[in-house]
Amino acid sequence: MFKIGDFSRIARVSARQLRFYDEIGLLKPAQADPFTGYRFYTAAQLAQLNRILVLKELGFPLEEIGRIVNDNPSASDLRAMLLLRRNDAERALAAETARLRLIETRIRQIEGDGQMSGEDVIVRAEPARRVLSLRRVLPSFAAALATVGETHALVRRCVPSGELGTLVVIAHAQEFESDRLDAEFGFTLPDGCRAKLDPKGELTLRELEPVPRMAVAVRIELPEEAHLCTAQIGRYLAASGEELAGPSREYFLRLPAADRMQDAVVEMQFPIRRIEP
Amino acid sequence: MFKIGDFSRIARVSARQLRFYDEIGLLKPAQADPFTGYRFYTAAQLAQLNRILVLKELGFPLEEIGRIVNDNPSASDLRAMLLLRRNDAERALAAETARLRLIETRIRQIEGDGQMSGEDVIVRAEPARRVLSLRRVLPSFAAALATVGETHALVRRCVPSGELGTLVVIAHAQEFESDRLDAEFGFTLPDGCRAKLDPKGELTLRELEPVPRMAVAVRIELPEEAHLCTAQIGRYLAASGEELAGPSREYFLRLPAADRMQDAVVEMQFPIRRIEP
DNA sequence: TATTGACCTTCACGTCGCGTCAACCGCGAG
DNA sequence: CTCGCGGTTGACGCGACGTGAAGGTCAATA
Repeated sequence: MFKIGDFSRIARVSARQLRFYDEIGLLKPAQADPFTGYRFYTAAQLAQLNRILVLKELGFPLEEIGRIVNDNPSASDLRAMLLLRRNDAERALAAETARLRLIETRIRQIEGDGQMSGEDVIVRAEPARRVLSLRRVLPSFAAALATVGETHALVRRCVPSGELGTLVVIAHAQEFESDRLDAEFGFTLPDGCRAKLDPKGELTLRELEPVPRMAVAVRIELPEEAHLCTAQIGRYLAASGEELAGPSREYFLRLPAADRMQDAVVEMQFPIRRIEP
Repeated sequence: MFKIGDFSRIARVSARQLRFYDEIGLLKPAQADPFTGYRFYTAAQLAQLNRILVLKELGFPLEEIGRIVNDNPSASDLRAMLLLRRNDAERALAAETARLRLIETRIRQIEGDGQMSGEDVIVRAEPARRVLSLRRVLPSFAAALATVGETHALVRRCVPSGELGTLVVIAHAQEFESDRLDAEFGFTLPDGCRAKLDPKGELTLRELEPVPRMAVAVRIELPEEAHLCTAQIGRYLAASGEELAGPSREYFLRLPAADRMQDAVVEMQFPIRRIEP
């Protein structure tokens, strides 16, 4: 029989922790003095505690450890639990690895630039979306602006107002030529929203493919100053060793009036992939 | 100006999270209606939020993020913070890696054995310790037992009672021969305890070197049944791909009376190292 | 004997980043 | 006029304990 302090020193486990394990029923002392409340542990409980600590090291939550040590599950059950744990551990490992890579990217960036550029660039997955869109090759930026208005008018005839999503512009051109802008203009449709498609119309309904990794930055200046934003993305890509992996998209998170483009809130999205995968 | 719901959908951040960030002062809405309490966010705050999210992804705690976005620290300060973060992330990564390896060891073990042997074996670091000891080569187990008593008597003459540590027996023999037991018998000394060493005595005061990785199991049976315990360790080593890396130690966590060896609580410690490091 | 100092007890709060109710209120639509 | 939606505040929960505070016991020492 050991008092908690001795048991604690022997097992190299804090007395507080032992009291906690008692409280949650994970390791109850063999005896307790009914007057003083003192806990008394046996030597056999040392082995029991060690089993608990081993399971904890494997990453099981205490509650599950309690079930394991009480129910004494079969080898195959235990194997199944370990396989689940391995999954979790692998995901945690991948997450830590990714985080470390991010940090090192930022360090390199700051050592190269003298500042942390691309501070506003975040990477996330983009789900598939249904869009009602038309694609044009346009000779000028002004024409593109006009096409936005045109698209808006067309779409409003097909979709009940209020069920209309956000404007998205997709840049399809391989290389940028300001007098041959190959772009797709559309509006997203929420799930379950059904559009009456005009068969002779120019609009097509299609599914925008999901993108697992998308570099995103928000532009709140005028569209003419979009280069500030794309420059951010470019620096981010250079520093993190990624490259573009498809046509970029601009989501107009808030659609401004036609003559108030400076009120636009535009999310610029660039599909990316790691170089040399 | 966006209401919290719109801002939440735009930024892909839960409204609850936004309220929380407001509460802790990390991202206060640009305006708040004094009557309804409604929060209103501007488009510029979207960029601010994204910066916060980027820093969060790097693993900074919210409190530190708050300082960073408010104080706008210099590039070199930021670099220093990132270096610290990298340290943490590297340690977390190493921990996750080790954990995954442990899990896979156990899975292999269970698939080979049909059970999880070595369940009681834990691995930990052992610090340096001062011991007062003598080393003998003994012809029998009984002689060793007698030597324990002899050592105890000798040590008690040198050390104030109450400042005496635990009995430790170190097995020095390269290979086990039951009629030539090369062992060291000693007692640990707590820090700050000073022993009066008898110059003509057999006891020597020395420092037991620290061991970074020590496989530990607790034996509560009779010393004659120690093989049950060592077998556990052996199976553990085989399954986890480790090998012995020095003389083993037995710590008598509770020193029994000489004739009550079955009351002993002995921690068997085996220094280990990874095969092919 | 009185007093340490070392232990022990229970109770309760802090950690971190939110998720999840619960109760309540204001606003626009049918 | 009522319904539902979207907003508010507030409180509790998680996981695995750490860290006190307030008060009782124990053994040893002055």
